[in-house]
Amino acid sequence: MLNRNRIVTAAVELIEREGADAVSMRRIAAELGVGVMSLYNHVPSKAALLDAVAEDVLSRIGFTDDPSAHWTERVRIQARAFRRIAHHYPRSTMVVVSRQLSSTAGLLPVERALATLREAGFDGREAVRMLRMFIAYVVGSLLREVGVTPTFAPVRADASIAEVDPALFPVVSELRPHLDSCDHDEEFEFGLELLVQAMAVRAAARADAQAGRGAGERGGERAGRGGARQ
Amino acid sequence: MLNRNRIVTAAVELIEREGADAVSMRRIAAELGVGVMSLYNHVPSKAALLDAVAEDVLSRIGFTDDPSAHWTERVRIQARAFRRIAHHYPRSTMVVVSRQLSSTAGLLPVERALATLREAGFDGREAVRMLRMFIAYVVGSLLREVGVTPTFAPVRADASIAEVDPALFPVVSELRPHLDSCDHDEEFEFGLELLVQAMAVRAAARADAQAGRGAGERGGERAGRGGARQ
DNA sequence: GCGTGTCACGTACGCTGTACGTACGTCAAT
DNA sequence: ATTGACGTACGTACAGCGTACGTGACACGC
Repeated sequence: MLNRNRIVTAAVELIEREGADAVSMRRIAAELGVGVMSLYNHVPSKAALLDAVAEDVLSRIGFTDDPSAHWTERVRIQARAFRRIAHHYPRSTMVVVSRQLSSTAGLLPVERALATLREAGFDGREAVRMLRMFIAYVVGSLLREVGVTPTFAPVRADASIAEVDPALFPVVSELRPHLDSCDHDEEFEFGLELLVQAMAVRAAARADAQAGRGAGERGGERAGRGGARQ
Repeated sequence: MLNRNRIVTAAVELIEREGADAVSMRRIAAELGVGVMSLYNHVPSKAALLDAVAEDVLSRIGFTDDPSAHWTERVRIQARAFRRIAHHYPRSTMVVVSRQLSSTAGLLPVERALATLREAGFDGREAVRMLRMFIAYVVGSLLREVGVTPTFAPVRADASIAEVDPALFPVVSELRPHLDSCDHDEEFEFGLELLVQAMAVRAAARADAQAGRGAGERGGERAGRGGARQ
């Protein structure tokens, strides 16, 4: 018996296996061993199907939230959970980010993240902004990581692949070794840490101001497991 | 006389006017008043044309770099220049970010940004990481801002459009007012400032360490090009 | 005149999404 | 038991897609 879920699942599998370009209603129908038009009994259009794919992937984000952990660590965990899904469904992730879906699919992550940020001491407005900034960073990072037509590929997204003229682009030329290689894990953690620390600073400043004192600029986190001062 | 530039320009205009879905070789040809296959004398394929569109938009980033300004301000300026282009060609921007292009089109921005970061005191590896993180944030932000199928729309990207159950999502429910509205300018500047400040902190820490103090846990690699991957 | 090139163009093929009509199963009311 | 309504699967058909291929018009050095 055909149903919406089987169709969506087949679509996700097909996307991961052969890329988003390979997706067509005929192809999916063939994959399921049914006629093309049968799909339309469960899905109103191809666009809606892709939206459903996006929702499906998004809803797979795992939540191993640890309420006992420091909020900074919980932020890291949530960001990594998001990233893990993206790596598990890299090509579908491109579908997710390239369509804005107005559903409630990704609402649980948002709820958790906002709760964490509130707990950190941010007021509503700040929490929302922090979240948006965080999502922007994570999405941008994932786009760099998985936004790659073949499938794996360590290639560059922002630099040249061939040689560049050292006279025209001295700095790029000098830093070629760094530009040509990219350890995605490291890069992601680097930015993540920078962001978390920036947030911690903000939270501390907030707490200080609220406590009435003159706000020493740092000191957030403390006792977190992430240390990493440098 | 038909040429590659006229084709790309027509494509950009068409995308902005009617959306990326409206783009077809036949449509572009009609727009230019030529036969469909004539396009293929100047562009090898539709995919290549879209890459060219991406390059074209990217190359339009204006540079009003002010070497006398503090590096933090120059970072802000560069980020805003990027964003301005994205707002000028919102729908084409979606095309830009959804294909990874391995050309040298966006090389000038990269050169400038890296130079600025080097000037701020970062070594090569850090500079590249900072840049990547920054690009991730900017791209992610733009995706939120312009990644909207209609054309303008202030709608949400990460929250519900209808009502949510306060019992299931208490925090989301409470923060609905903040989630439903989004001043893109403010949000962008907020994240930008947070990032710039985080970078400044890092730069200051670096300067301190270099001045002879206790050298944080990292420190290796001075100015060298050698890999020494972690 | 004569190759040789470049460029615009038309035709044709296999693909796409999907509107529409049809056929068959199940179930409720008669 | 008969009927009718309904949901589901399917086939056909159409407009549009990207593009391989062939054709013809024109400009060139010989």
